[in-house]
Amino acid sequence: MTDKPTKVARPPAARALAKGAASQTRDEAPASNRATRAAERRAAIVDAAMEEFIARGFAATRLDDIAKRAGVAKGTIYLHFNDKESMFEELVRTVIVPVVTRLTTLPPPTGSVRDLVEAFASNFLKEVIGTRRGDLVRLIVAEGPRFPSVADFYYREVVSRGMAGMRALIELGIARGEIREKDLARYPQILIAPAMIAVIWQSLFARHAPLDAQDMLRVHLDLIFGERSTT
Amino acid sequence: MTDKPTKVARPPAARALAKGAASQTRDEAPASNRATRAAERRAAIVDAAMEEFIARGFAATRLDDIAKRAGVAKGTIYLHFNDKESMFEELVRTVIVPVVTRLTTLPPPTGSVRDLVEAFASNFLKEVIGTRRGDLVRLIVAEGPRFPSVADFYYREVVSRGMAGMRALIELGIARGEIREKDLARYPQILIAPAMIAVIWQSLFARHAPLDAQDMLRVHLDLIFGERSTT
Amino acid sequence: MTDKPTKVARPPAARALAKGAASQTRDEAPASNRATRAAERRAAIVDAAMEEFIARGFAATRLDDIAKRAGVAKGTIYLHFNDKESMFEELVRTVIVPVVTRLTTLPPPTGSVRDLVEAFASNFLKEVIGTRRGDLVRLIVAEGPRFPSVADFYYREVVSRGMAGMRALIELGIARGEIREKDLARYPQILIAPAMIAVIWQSLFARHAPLDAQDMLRVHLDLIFGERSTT
Amino acid sequence: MTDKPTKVARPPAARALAKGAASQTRDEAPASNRATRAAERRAAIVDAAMEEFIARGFAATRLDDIAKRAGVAKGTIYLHFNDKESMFEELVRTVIVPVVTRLTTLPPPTGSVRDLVEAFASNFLKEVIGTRRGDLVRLIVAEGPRFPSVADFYYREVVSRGMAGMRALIELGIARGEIREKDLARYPQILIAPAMIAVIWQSLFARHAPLDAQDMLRVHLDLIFGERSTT
DNA sequence: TATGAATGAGTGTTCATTCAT
DNA sequence: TATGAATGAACACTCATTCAT
Repeated sequence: MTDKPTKVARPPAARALAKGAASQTRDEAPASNRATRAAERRAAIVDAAMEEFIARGFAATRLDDIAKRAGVAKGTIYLHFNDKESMFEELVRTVIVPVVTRLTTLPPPTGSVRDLVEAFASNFLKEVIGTRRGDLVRLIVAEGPRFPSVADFYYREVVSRGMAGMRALIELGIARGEIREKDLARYPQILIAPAMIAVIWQSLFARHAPLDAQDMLRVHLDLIFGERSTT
Repeated sequence: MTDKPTKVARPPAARALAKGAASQTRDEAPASNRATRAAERRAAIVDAAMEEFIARGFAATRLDDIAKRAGVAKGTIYLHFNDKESMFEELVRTVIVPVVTRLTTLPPPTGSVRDLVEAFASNFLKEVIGTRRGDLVRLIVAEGPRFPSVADFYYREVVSRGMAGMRALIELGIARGEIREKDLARYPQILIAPAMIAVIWQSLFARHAPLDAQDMLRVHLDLIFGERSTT
Repeated sequence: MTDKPTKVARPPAARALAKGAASQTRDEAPASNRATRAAERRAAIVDAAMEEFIARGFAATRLDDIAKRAGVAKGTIYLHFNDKESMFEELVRTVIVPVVTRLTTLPPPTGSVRDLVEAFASNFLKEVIGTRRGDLVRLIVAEGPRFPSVADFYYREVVSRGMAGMRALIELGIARGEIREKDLARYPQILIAPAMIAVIWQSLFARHAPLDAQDMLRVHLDLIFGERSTT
Repeated sequence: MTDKPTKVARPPAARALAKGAASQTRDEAPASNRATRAAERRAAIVDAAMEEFIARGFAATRLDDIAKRAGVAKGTIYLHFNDKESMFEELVRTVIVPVVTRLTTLPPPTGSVRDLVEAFASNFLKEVIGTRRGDLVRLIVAEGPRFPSVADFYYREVVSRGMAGMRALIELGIARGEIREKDLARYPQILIAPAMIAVIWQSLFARHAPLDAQDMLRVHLDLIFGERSTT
């Protein structure tokens, strides 16, 4: 462990093998050109970096670990990103976009507003709480002040859109008489708040007191829509 | 490449400013003995460290900067704390305790439960949101996973107590007929959620969309207690 | 452990106790004036420093530890010594002198030379090997090259005198016919060598293979004087 | 106050000199591949470290100086060694092993035992006394107590083997009637002692009184084997 | 005289970044 | 393109020395 064994330079053949089965098999597929391979590597780096940043935060994450986890050499990271900071920023963008896309593809507004909101909340619970995406939210809360561009991006792409969507739903609910509290439309945050709390709770206090997010959200919706007549 | 993260300016002349109220008295009161001076220095270090940790997070904070800000030599820090980690942990404890003490000294339960909750919320808004204490909450959210002892301490001293207090109030509200939703007692988090969101919102999105926390909390309480007859 | 408890200043009484029994009794003697007390402190520092330097070597020894062991404050050391280096140098001198004095007060040359040498060797074994003084020899071997003044002093006060004494004895032995090897007078080191080896052996290899220094010296003397007719 | 310890000069231009024979070849042989270069660097670090440790002892040696002397960056040291301590330990091992190998390749036992021992001693004088290897012995004596693993290794690899070899020779000498003192086989240390003394003498007292080690060893052997009939 | 809190230069170690291969 | 050895600036922590009390 202490002194490195003189690492005999790997012969080129061995190196090709070492790239792993996945990319190896692509040599047969005509679509697997250089660009594709590069994209795959980039994806591997993004995944690994996400994992590490979430686990340790920006400052405490080492590029060495990201490289190891991604299965690439340290230098390779610099072929895809300018430096650690811009990697972090691009990363968050890269990961957030599909989330946004998914969430904004709302189902058509059939049925009651409550059903809609409930479906949305249920989806949120499954997709976010206790998952990597939930950790991403915490990561943004943690690093936001030091990465205004990240906070800005997150606000623009996620928060403001989500707020707009919620507001629309709330107004629909008010119009249909499902929601009494008219001022709620001014603060869609209230609708989201318990979900956010649940996200944070999971990563900080789950081991002290597990939280039934599903049930909590139901109670919260009861507050807003009035208790369901549980016929 | 894009916009760099905000490198919170490290004012070289911060020393004079940083002396703060506590150590300032030293100059006035020549009677201060050695023990007092030591306590003042410790306080100065705690203040400076809080500032730095909040601004940059644990890993990115440099002891050099803390020392400079506190107006002491680097070595002096080690007369008060074992190392960076334990400094961080004790710090959080030190800062949290008085907050807890203050918040738990609740006014006697005269008047309606809503009035009580409102008084409490109003106090919370003034004392926490947009203040150093609010930032502390964000800091704990950010660093909690890497400092389980901090998360534990925070849960034990603040969260569980706060939850117990809220639960008692909710149950009182239910008993008195002020609160309809009986299940709310199981999730005092719902009562707190918007306040937490407000705290986080301030440090991340305030410049994009300022949030009237006071008003938002009122709306939230309306949801729980029913709208006030605004005569 | 982390933050130092404000160490309540030791009451003078406690401090006196800390000096240990020896100096304590002096308080009764009228001779114990300021100068005496200072001398005692100096002696305590010298002892403590010796202990620490032997255990860790010059560079790795901390004045803090010396002060603690001597029961004085760190600053006090600087009332007696200029700095760490000169302390080390004076120290070795201070400790060596009485050893020299003792060893040079040889008993009158009655009886055979072998008896004399044997008496001397036996004394050396008791007084040096496995004792603090033996460690001092190793310390000088260890630090000599970095402290020429120490090596010089040791050579002048101990080595050259010892060599002279040995040479005289050897010449006497040759004159009396007890020693055959005439050239031995040119190398008194040979007479001492096994004793030196024993000293070093004790501190390095004793736990691997204990060495019966007494017996080894006897064998060595047999080589020089011829085997004793063990009648 | 008195004379300062010899601060062995740290030549800033040592770099060029320090490249030494090993790394020098690099410039000549462009064929050297990465593995070779790594080995050369490691060798350069080992050489430089040896030099520094011998000159200053473990604690007082700075990695900065080692790096400078080896002509590498400080960080490079950590590509080869875990930390200062393990560097020291491995270093001693690395340097000792070839010495052992060399010494154990004894010439075939032709001629008298005395001739054998004399050949061995002569070899020892040339290869050890007044050389880097001799200094290494002193270094081990100096640091052994703080590096038990080093002392252990030295005992196992050098001392115990050397003792076994010497004992065999002595027994052969006794069997052939060349050595009278039968008990000598129990203390091969006696055979070695003057050589050890010579090693130490060179580094401490050579400038006060030069020692003709060759001649001293001859006298010592005369004691053991009886005076040679100097025909 | 004696104290020990305070200092700050110095040192071991880490890690983002570069670049020869 | 990809690699990973090499770099060196940066940082946590130590400790000889000073000095107000």
